[in-house]
Amino acid sequence: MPDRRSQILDAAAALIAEHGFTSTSVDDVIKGAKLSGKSHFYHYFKSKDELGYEVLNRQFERFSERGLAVLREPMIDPLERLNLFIDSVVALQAESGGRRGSPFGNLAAELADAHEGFRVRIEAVFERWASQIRSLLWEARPQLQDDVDAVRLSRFIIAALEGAVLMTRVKRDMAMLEGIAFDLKRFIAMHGRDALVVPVVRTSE
Amino acid sequence: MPDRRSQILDAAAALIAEHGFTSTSVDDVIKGAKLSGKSHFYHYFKSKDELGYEVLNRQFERFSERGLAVLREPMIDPLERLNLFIDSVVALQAESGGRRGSPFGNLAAELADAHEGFRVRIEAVFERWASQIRSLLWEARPQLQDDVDAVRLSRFIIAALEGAVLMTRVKRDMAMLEGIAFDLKRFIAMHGRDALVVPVVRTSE
DNA sequence: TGCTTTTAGGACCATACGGTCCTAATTTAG
DNA sequence: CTAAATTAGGACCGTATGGTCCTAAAAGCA
Repeated sequence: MPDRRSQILDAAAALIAEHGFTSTSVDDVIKGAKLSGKSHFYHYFKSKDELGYEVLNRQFERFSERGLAVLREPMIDPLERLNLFIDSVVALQAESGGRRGSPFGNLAAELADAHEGFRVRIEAVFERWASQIRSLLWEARPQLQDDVDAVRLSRFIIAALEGAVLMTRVKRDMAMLEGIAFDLKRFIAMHGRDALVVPVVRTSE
Repeated sequence: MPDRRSQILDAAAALIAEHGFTSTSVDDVIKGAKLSGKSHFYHYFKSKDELGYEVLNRQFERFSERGLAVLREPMIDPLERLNLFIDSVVALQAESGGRRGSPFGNLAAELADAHEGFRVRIEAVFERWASQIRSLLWEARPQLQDDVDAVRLSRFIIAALEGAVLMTRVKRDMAMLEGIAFDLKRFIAMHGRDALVVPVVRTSE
């Protein structure tokens, strides 16, 4: 695995995070990675799509190491870890001044309809993400109410975070994300055993 | 306001909902609206962007009439209206088998970073949407706990729905959206006066 | 030394796109 | 009837894009 590959992947990741996949041309990547030309690029990747796939994989690995890692910290209370994780998502978004977000949500929204290859890969990413949250919820079982649906709750957490990141990108205002993160933490806390009353849902059916 | 304009806008809206704005070419719109050629199109719209802006406006007006309308029904209990609204979003997504979603979220994700003109218009759309939910929450004040933050809650609702729609598009599974909608309703219900205990938030700060 | 991989750089291509321009037929309104 | 608006249709243009092909200089390795 040559070093140049990483260089290309890094440059591509930065460009894609900034402008999206479609708006990032191969020539842009070549400039960003300071390659000599097209042939140089195609010496390492057989197509732009392949590049995109590898960038996506890489993003998830980084996210798993840096963001998701806290979910597995054995010395911290599980529900506390979940709060820390939510904070880390907020912090990540803050780094770009609210402009970027989870790279998965961006790609998902951009390509889910148009590009099946990406869609399935992004689906897998979300599944792996959800699975880690499910593990944590399983671990936190003793502190949670008996009827907590880990699958449903894990999906809700991810959806709320992705939606929050999207809204924040549109509004360019970190307060948006912070407020939603706050509410999300409250919602999770309400699944604890110490939350005595879970109000009845008013369904319209 | 000629009839042909509407025809073009309808065709464009359908195509954009299906493939996104960038992936919808002017020629596609021309075919979809059965125009004779480019000049015919540019007789009605001065650019593709202008077309996009008008489609966005139209989508919001429709959404306001069809989706948001229930929020203003004076004969129904406010919080019940909110649940009905959430159901309507689920139903809307179900119509396309989970493939499409709120057209705003799609456009937002696709263009918020790349196209400032769209970004500000989408921001306005979300603001108007949030404002309608805030009004409803204000109306529901007597039934809500005193410390409910209407601004924060309205944003949370929209973010959760947009995130849910996004995840559903990726997963192509309506169960995703239904589960999140269920949890969202529960979260709203927990702001009611009848919800006796609001658990303490575990913040990590 | 030789052979392979990497770097360099340019020419080229088919396709697609947004947009302009021009001419002429057809329809609509006053 | 006449002028204006609409419909029709095609030629064009500049630009960008993903991708291929080819040649040749360096670098790394046996």
